[in-house]
Formats: sequence, structure tokens, C-alpha cells
Amino acid sequence: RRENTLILSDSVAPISALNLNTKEPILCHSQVRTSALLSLSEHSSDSEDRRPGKKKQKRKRPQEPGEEGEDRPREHPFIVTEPGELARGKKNGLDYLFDLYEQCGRFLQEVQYLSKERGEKCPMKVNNQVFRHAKHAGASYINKPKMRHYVHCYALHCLNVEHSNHLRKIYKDQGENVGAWRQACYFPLIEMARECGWDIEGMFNRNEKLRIWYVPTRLRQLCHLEKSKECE
Amino acid sequence: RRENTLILSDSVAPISALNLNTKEPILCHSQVRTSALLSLSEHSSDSEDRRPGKKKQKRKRPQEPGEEGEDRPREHPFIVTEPGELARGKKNGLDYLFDLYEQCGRFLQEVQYLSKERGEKCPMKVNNQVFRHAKHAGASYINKPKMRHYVHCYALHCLNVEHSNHLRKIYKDQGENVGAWRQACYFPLIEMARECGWDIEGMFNRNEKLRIWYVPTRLRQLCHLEKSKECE
DNA sequence: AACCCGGGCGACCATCGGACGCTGGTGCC
DNA sequence: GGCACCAGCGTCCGATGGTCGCCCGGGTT
Repeated sequence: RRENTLILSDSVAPISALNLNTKEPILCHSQVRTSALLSLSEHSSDSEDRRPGKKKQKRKRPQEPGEEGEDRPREHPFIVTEPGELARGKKNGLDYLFDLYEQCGRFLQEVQYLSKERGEKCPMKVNNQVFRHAKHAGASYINKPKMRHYVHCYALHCLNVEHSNHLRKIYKDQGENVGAWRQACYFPLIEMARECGWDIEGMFNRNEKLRIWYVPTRLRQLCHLEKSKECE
Repeated sequence: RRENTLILSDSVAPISALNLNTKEPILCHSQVRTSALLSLSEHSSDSEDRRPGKKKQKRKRPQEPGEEGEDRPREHPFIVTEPGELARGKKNGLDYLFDLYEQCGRFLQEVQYLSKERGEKCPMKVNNQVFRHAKHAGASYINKPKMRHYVHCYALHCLNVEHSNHLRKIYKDQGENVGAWRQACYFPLIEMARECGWDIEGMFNRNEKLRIWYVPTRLRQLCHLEKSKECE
């Protein structure tokens, strides 16, 4: 037996390694116009002392004049576009947004492959490591806050494209901004969750594409709230 | 539609709640004697500057004389016992150790039930929250470092009781201490992992009882090491 | 009683998942 | 050009998974 040749210290050996692999090309853009208002739903302000004893957050220094920060310009904002609609002007369309989620999926696969190679633990979800990998790989337009912000929109897209497309059409035609469209995406999902016995976790896990995304806290909470209303 | 009555702020509402539920009774104990030596395997010291730039860890104050710390006495150490063997003296047996894992499983179920009730995210594994719950529930003899320390021993017990029992008998008869037995538990698992195409993660997940425990880092590393030896 | 072996578990740490809100890009007038 | 809107994402934070090694219980001499 070769077994007794193994080193058995429980201390974890220092494993380094920096991965800067694959490049992922930026794909498409798109555009639309704006106009009026029509709010299908309320948003913001939960009343009752929100953020009670919250500490003041320090913010970054206001960029010293003679600084050498590379200072990548921020991405163009998203606008509500119909499926297939190409964005023009300094805007990005929703097809591009959803493609970002697919790219993250591919970056996750790479991270999974690498961690298996190295005998490290293999992430099942898009986590910090994946965002770091994406950045190293040159996809600097991908970042955690953005991706987490729109997860439920992507979820609707994955679980019911027709409904998702329909919503995009309506909000585009009404000239709603991205924020309003984003809020509106919650409701069809809540309805679907109801039909699934309120098992959003399971709803996500059952879908090939969605499985790799954490269920957003807000979506879980909205489902919980609706569920309790239903039972009262 | 009731949808437009929902509050849509993305800010997370302050959800509190403290759970101090159920009591879990202490179950059994056991015992054996000690004696000689026979090392089936090497342990400790991975050579090469282990813990490179590690910061000094501060340790707790040495207990002021007039202190009011409740200071629960530590649990009796484990000794290697045969299956069914009752420990005597100030020792605990391995049946008791394994029962601790089953208790943790039950605490996890409670935590899962509660988090579903509250619409919070539902842990799939024994995590900090579960250990906290166990403590609140009065099972102060359960703690994270201990449980994590022996996970692979429990794994062997779950995946091949016969082999586990056999190993216990041998190590007991040889008068080996718990540390030696614990080290020895790695090897059968590595062998089983080999037969599973080195998918320890899957091996754990396929077993009802084991599924809720994280694969110990050291076990994953040992498998990785053996795997690379095999392919060289 | 004194000693020493060995292991329980308090406490620490890097990093995580998650979120806020400042900053500045953008379209409109 | 100036202004107001709004959303991208740098940055922060509590808590997590994971571990080390101090301290002391316990058996032996």
C-alpha cells in the first residue's frame, strides 16, 4: 500500500495561484427613446425607521488631481429595449444585460474547471471568485453590484421568455425607465412562485441557467410577504 | 390584482428574532484503556515554510481571579471504543461522537424549518447558524471546531459502517489514541473516492446523512494528492 | 503530588454574500 | 451650456467557513 506515504498534517498547505485566463468579447448594445409615465407599481420607502443605527459609511477620496488611477469609465446605462432591438447612442439594451448573465455562467464554468483541477472546493454559484476571474479575464464591464441588481429580471427571462418579452415591450412603449421595468419584473415571478407552492429556491434550482444565481433577498421577502397575505 | 399593493424598496427590512428552542438530551458515553504504539501513518509537518507571513494571534486574558465567567467545564476527551461499547471513567466513546453528528442534523432541520417559516434563506449544510441554535437550545456540548474536526470519521461511519467498525476495533485493541484513529479514517475514504472517480463532493452528497456536512479541506487535499500520484 | 501527554474548543482571520449611496454620465431645455 | 435625473459600481459591513494553538483535564509514575 502506498497510503502510509501521505502527509497527514491537518494544516492546510499554502496554495497560491493567480488565474488570468480567457477573454470574453463584449457582445451587443442597443437603444430606445424615452417619454412619459405610468406607474404599475409603487416603489421605495418601507416606512418605519429604515436604517436605524447605521454607521456612516466612508467614501473614497475625491480623486486627487495628479493621481495615476486608471479610472475606467463607467458602463453606459441600460434602457428598456424590446427583444432583438439594437441600442443606439450611449445606452445598453436588455439583450446585452442578459448576455452578461450568460457570460458569468461561462466564467463560473471556467472557475469550476480550474478548482477541480486543483482539488479546491468547487463553487456551485456565481460568487466573488467568479467576479474576480471575470475581471482578470478582461471582462471589466462585469461587476457584482450590477449583476446582483438585475438577477430577478434575468430570472423572469429564463423562466418565462414570453412574459419577459411582453413586459419589455410594454415598458418600452410606455417610455418607462429601467428602474420601473426592473421593479415590474418582481410580480410575474411572485405569481410563478405562488404556483410553485412558494418555493422560489426550488424554482431557481430547477432551471439550468438560473441554478447558478443566488435568489435575491428582496425577491424572497416579497414572496414571503405575499404568502402570509394569502394565508391570513 | 393585488400586486400593486406591495412595497418595492430594495432595502432589506430589519428582521430580528432570536430562537431558543428545543432541548436535545445528552445521550451515551463509553470508555477503554490505553497502551502502546504502532503508527500506521505519518502525521504533521508539511515541510516548506508553513504559515508564511502569519500574524500573531492574540489569546484570551488568563481569567481574572475575581471573574464572573460561567466557565462551563470542557467535555471529556474521546477515546477509541468499539461499536456498542459503553465508555466508563472520564471519557466519551465514539458512538457518542457519532450521535453528536445526528443531533446536529436534527438541529439543522429545525433551523431549516424556522427559516422557511420566516422567508429567510434556508441552509443546506450545518453552518454557524446551526451551531448557534444548538447552543441556544442547551446543547452546549456541541461546537464547531469539534464537529469539523471529526467530520471525515463520521463520513466513514456513514459510507461504510463495517469498515468503520473494523477500524475502531483494531485501533482500540492496539491501544491507539483518538488522534491516530482519526488519521487512519482518511485512508478508507480516499480509497472509496478513488472508486468514485475522485468525486468526494459527490460521495458526500449522495449520502443522506453526509450531505449536510462540508467536505473537510484536508480530505479534499489528500484525495487530490493521491489522484495526481495516480496519473503521473 | 508532580508531570506530561493530548485534545477540547475559544477566539481569531480572510473572505464571503450582500447592500448603500456617491458620483458622474446623459438627455433635455 | 446648464441642470436634474438616475443608475453604475466602488466601497463598506456583519457574518461566514475554517483553523490554530492555549490551556487544562486526566492518566501515569
